[in-house]
Amino acid sequence: MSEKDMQELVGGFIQELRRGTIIIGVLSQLSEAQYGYSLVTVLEEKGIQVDPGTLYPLLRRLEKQGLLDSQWDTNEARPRKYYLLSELGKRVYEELCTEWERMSAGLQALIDSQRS
Amino acid sequence: MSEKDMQELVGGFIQELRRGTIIIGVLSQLSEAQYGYSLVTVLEEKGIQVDPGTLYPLLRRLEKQGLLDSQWDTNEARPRKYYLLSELGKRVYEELCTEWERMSAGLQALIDSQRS
DNA sequence: ATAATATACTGTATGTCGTACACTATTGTA
DNA sequence: TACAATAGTGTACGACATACAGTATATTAT
Repeated sequence: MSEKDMQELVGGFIQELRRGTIIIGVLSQLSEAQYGYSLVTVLEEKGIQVDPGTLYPLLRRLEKQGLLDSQWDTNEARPRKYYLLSELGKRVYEELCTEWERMSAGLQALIDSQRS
Repeated sequence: MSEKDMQELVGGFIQELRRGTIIIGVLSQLSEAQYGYSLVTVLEEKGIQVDPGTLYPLLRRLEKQGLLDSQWDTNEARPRKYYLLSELGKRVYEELCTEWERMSAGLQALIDSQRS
């Protein structure tokens, strides 16, 4: 198997690791209202790379699921859709963080114990 | 939305978080040969709950992908299929751990900074 | 004035892995 | 003899990130 094949395999696994974590990253930034384009930038600055093509549908989906509320701001030169955590979103976010930290610690312990 | 609906939503997100992490958990336990049924038990003891219906297909898939080698042991009362990390598997496992730790730290930092 | 870039968003098909089963076989225990 | 435990195979499905294609227009560069 070539080095490229291996990188492709690793890349696929990494993509799977990102599922769910992007949602946490996005929710973590929306206790204050923010619009999509800005969110892409802010997340990138904080080390979370999310393509706009991934983020906008995700915001739409999270709103549909009741975790976010949105509001158009058409007073600027360009209309912007602002998103904000809903009450449900805050609760779901807290539970996801708790579960993420638990899973993360568990897996880290597994990895560490294997290296010993 | 009812409490049950919210738990269902959270459950779905948690399932997505598990994608990829189960692979890391499994690979972490196969630097020494082990068979499927035993792996289920060992992982459960270490806090990683994996259904046999999930694990056996995963082992098969990982072998197909070249990360594991398997060997039947038919000397016992019951035939057992032992799995062991291949050379490729070791390399992929190391890279996944590195990437997992990076992602994990990044997300944890995001969560922590949002709580401040 | 025109072209290129940046800003800001919508829409949708696809692939992958964990889940959720159904199923099989046989050994060990009650 | 019946049930539980041990050990495995097989497969359809759902959900999310990706990977695009696409739209519109303000801003900047030429």
